[in-house]
Amino acid sequence: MSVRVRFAPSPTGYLHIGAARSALFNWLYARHMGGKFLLRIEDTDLQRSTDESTRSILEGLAWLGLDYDEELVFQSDNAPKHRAAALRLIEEGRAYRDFTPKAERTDSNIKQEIAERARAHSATGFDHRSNPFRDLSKEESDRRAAAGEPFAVRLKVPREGSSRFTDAVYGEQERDFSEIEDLVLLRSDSHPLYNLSVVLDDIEMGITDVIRGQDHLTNTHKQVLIYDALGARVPRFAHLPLILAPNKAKLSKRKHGEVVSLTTYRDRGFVPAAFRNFLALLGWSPPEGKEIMTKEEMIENFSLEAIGRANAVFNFSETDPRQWTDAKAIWMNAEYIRTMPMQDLLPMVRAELESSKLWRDEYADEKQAWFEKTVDLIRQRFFTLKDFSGQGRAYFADDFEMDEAAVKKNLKKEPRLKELLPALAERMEKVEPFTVETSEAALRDFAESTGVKAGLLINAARTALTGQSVGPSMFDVFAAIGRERSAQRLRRAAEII
RNA sequence: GGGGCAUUGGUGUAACUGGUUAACACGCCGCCCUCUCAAGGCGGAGAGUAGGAGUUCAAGUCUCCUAUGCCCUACCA
Repeated sequence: MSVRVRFAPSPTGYLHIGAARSALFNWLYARHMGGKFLLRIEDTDLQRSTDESTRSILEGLAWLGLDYDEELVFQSDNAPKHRAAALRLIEEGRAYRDFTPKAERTDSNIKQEIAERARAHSATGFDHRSNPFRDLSKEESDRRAAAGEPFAVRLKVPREGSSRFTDAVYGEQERDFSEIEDLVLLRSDSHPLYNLSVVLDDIEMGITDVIRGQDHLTNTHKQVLIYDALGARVPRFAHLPLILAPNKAKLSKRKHGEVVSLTTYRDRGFVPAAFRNFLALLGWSPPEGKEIMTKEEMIENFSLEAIGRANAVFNFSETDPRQWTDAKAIWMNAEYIRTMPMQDLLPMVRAELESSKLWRDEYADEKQAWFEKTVDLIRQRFFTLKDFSGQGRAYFADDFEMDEAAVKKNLKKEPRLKELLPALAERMEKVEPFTVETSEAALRDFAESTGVKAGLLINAARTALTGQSVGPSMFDVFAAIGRERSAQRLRRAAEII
């Protein structure tokens, strides 16, 4: 039977990087096995689900290059079926109606409330399995239901024995039934609950392998119970270690902000392939330690067996803007930018320039050769696509900022530059043709004849032409900026000394 | 309170069924290159594998205890 996996996010906000990684692993597994990767939007939480969130999830997956097969499934569409299944379970005696009035929860410190309840129960010797309605006669139950009394539907968890399954990552899992409460399948307002819905949808979608976050590991036992009650075949499970914040705390939007959102990486100039590659390394270690991988290599090498069990820390600093996200992610992006095929990079640079109003149609036309050469030149020391419009602005526009420190260090420190720069400009204007070699020869010649070090002029020129103290080899810059604009900028720099 | 899972340098990971000085990547430091900054090359610091006990000729690898973290314990997903 061919593999069918799914990614099932709930549309309650942006796409979290942890969820994105789950999607990636599912996708890799499906592609590796020659199976299908399906997408299901778990929008059963009507209050919190939004269309905007669904859109952003779809966008995020597309950005990462994770294409899904078949029709997109919306869980809410299946609610009637889920309800019917729960009711059927009552008929079969595998579930029962619980007429206990619904307890109101404050929702704020729900975790604490649950823990306290459990503590109280264990102190009084109360058994959570002693639900008085579990053994209510069928007739009595039907009668009260017919009379319109509201009820929740609970699964009848067997009294004796234990639930077990083998997790592809975590190994053998066992949990005694005594630790599992008769879980609610259907709320008293007839709204189907998560555990029921996932199972039913996974069955209907023919899911063979469930790959998801480790936070569902203990829930899986409940789901196995539901599969059994339904008489359905239990899929293979593979739980993924979690991605944690630097202090090993849970990574959350409220506490950690935009670093956890996938769209942040798109907006801040990440190359999709680079981020995908980085994400793949969180929890999975490719064979032979080859970390930089093309999409094809990743698919080829992927296996559930090579996934680790310990949670990974997403390392970033909340105070240092240079370490706003994991250093390895930044390195990976730079690595991709400077080594990826130009044909793949060019459209991304174009998009970046367009969005910052630096794009000119001639770059795709008569100046295409110049454009490609320039991008190839400056990509070497860029970290994100944003750098093409930021640090790289001087190559595409005449209005660029002069870095104060650079001006001080390379221009103002030597007063003689006020005269030297215009003279150099004049000298450069005579160079024909104006190339890397000829500009270098001219500058060095000029330095010698005026008795100053070439380095002084080179560094001054760098700041004059680009506004910065760092950048590519200066003669490449001269050639890229061109003779006239170079001369112009040398003179303009002299004015501010 | 109960239960599950995890724990290898700062971070991500490796180390076949226990077997030489615990490996790789990122980060950090230094040198080389050099017009700057990167890249690249070379080298270095940094863990004795959470702590403790045990099994063994031999343990990161097996057992137990403790600690810590995460998750579950909901008519949330």
